[in-house]
Amino acid sequence: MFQEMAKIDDVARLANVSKGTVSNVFSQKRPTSKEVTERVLSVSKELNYTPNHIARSLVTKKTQAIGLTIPHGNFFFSAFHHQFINGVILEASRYGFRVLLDMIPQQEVKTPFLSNYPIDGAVVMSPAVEDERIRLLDAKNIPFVAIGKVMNGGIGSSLSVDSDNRKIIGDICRYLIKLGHRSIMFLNAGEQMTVSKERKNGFVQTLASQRIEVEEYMIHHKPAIDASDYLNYGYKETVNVLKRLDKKVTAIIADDDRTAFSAMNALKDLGLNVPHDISVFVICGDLSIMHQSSPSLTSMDLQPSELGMQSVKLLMHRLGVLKGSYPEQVIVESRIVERNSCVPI
Amino acid sequence: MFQEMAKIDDVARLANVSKGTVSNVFSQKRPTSKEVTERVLSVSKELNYTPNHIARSLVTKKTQAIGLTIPHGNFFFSAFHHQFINGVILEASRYGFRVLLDMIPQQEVKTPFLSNYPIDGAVVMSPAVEDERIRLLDAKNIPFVAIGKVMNGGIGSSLSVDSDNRKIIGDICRYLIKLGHRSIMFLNAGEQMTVSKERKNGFVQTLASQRIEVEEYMIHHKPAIDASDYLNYGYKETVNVLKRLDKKVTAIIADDDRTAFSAMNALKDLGLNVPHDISVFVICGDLSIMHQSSPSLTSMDLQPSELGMQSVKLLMHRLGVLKGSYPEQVIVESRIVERNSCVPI
DNA sequence: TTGTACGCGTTATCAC
DNA sequence: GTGATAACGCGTACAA
Repeated sequence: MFQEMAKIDDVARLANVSKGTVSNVFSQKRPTSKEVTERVLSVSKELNYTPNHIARSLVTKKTQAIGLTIPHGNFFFSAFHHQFINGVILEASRYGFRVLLDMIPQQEVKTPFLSNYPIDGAVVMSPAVEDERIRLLDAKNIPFVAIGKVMNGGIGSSLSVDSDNRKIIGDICRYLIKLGHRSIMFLNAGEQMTVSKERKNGFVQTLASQRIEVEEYMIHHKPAIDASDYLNYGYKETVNVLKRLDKKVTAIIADDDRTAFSAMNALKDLGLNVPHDISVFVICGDLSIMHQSSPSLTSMDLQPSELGMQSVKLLMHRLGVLKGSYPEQVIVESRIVERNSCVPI
Repeated sequence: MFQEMAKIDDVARLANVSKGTVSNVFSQKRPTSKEVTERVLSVSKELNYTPNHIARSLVTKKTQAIGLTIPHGNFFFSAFHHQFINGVILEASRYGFRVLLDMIPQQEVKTPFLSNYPIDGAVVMSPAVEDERIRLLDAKNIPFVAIGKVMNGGIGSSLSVDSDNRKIIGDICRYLIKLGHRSIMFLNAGEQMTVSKERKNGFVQTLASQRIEVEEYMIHHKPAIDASDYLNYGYKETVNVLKRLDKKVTAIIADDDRTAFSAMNALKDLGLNVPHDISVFVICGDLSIMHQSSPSLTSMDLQPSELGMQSVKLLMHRLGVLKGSYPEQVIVESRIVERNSCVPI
C-alpha cells in the first residue's frame, strides 16, 4: 500500500518508449504521435505517475512560484495586507503560478545559511529605504516588483506598482481643509518606509500651498516594528499632542486602520467625540479590526487588491509569461470614500 | 555584472576542499574543523554562494514548505480565513518553513498534467465530504492536517484541528433561547462542508432538548461556491423566509461575516432594525467587510489564528520536526463575544 | 524518437 | 574523527 512514487523510467519502460518521449508527452515541448501519447498517458495513470516538480525545476530553473514578502513582526496583517494578498493570489493563479508567502527574514542570519529562494520572481510589499529583501533579490538576480518606490543605493530602475502618494495625501488635505480644518495631525507610516517620505512631502507641500503653517506637532512617524510602543502608536501620539501639548487638533489622518483605531480609543478616553469634536480620516480603507467602531470611517481607498493584481501582471511580463511591452511603473488609482468620520468644522 | 550563480564546485575549488566538505559546512550534518569552516564560509561570501534549494530538495525530498489549501472561487477571503492564514504563517516561519498558498484549482485537469506538489505537508481548510484535495494528498502520501473533520471514504484516521462545532452551535442556541428567542433562523455553511453537518445536528439537537420544534424554514445551506446566488445567500434566504413565507423570525445565526452582512442588508430593506426587531449572531467573529455595520455584532470567536497555529504545530509533529508524542485531534476553544446585535426579546 | 550528457547538490563509502 | 571520491536523484535537452 505504501508504494513508491513512480518515476519517468518506469513509465518509459512499460510504455516501450524512452524517457525523452515521456517527458515530451507531459511538457508538450515536442509533438508526439497520438498513439504514443495515449499509451504513455494510460501507463502514467496506471502507475499514478506525475512528473517530479523538483527535478524539473532543477533543469528548467523555473519553479512556477513567486514569492510574496511582507514585513511583519510579531503582529498581524492589516486588512490592507489581506486584500493585497488576495489580489496577488488570484492573479498569480491565473498564470499557473503559486504564491510563496515569505516573512521578511530580518532576523536569522545566525548561520549564513540562507538558501536560494526557490522562486521565479517576487512581489515586495512596503519597501523600506535600503531594503534588505530588495538587496537580496537583486543580488540573486530574481526579478521583482515593489509596491511603492524602491530606494536602494546601487539599484537603478526597478519595476513597481504604486499609488500616487503625493496626490493621495494632497487630496486628503484639501478635502479636510475644504471642511474647514486647519489644525491637522498626520499619523504617518514608519519613517523608514519609502511611502512615508513621499506622503510627508506631500503633506508639507499641500499645507504650504494652502497657506497653512506646518507645525511640529502635526507630523508623526510610526515606531519601528519591534518597538514596544508600536501597537500603541496612535493612542500615544494622540494623547501626547492633545493633552500634554494641549493642541487644538480638529482632524487626524491615520496611516492605517490599526492606527486609526488606536487614536480613536485615545479620543474616547479624552472625552472627545468623533466626528463631532474631531474628524478622523483613514488612508487604508478596509478595517478588519474596527468592526466595533462607529461612526464608520471616511477613508482613502487604495484598492489594495488591484495593487496586488497589477503587481503580478507586471511580474509576469517581466518573466516573459505575458508578452508585449510593459511600463516600468504602474499607478493604481485611489479615491476618497466618504463615510461618517469627517465633518465640517 | 550579470554573474552566474556560484556553485558548490566553485567554492570547493577556491577553498581547496571537496564538494562534500562544503556541503557539510552548510548542512552541518557532519562536523568540520573550525579552520575549514571559516575558509569555506569566507569563500562562499566572496562568491555570493548559497546552496541551491532545488538541488537539495531533489535529494533530500524535503522542500521546507507546507501547502495551505483554501477553497475559493472567484471571491475573496473572509476575515476568518485571513486570521487563520496569519496563524499558519507565523507558526510555520518559526520552524523555518515557508507557506505555499494553494487555491484549490477547481479541478481543471484539462491535460492530466498535475505536477507533484513540492511540499512536505499541507493544511487543508474547510474540508468537504469526499474532498478532492484530501484524496490527492492521501494518494501522494503527503502528510496533512485538516481543519475540521475529514469525511473521505477509504481514509481512516487523519490529523485534524477543529472547533467543537456541536458545542458551538449548542452554546449559541442556548444563548439566544435564554434571551427569549424561539424562532431562530440558521444560515449554515455549504451542505458539502463537513462542518455544516455537525452544526446542523447540533442545532437540531439543542432545539429539541429545549422543546422547540425545528421547522423547515429554520435551517439553510450556503449554495455551492460557483452558484450565482452564492454571494447573495444571506440576503435571499432572509427575504424569502421573512417576506415570502412571512415567518416571524426573531434571531438569525449567520455562518460568517459575509453572510451576516448580506442578511442585514435584507433586514434593512425589509424595514427591520437590528437588534431591536431582530437579533443577529455571527459565528466567525472578525468582520473585515463589515466596518460600516452598526450595531457591532455579537459573535462566536473561533480563534482562527489559534486554529492556524495549532494545525502547523500538529503538522510539524507529524513531519518529525517537533519531537514527542502528539494527539490525533486538537480542539481549539471558542467563546461567545457579546456585542450589540443580540438582545432579549 | 532514442540515447545520453548534463544540472547541483547530498550521502554513503573509503582513505588518512 | 576529517576529508575526499563517486554514485545518485529525476527530469530535460540536444545530438544522433
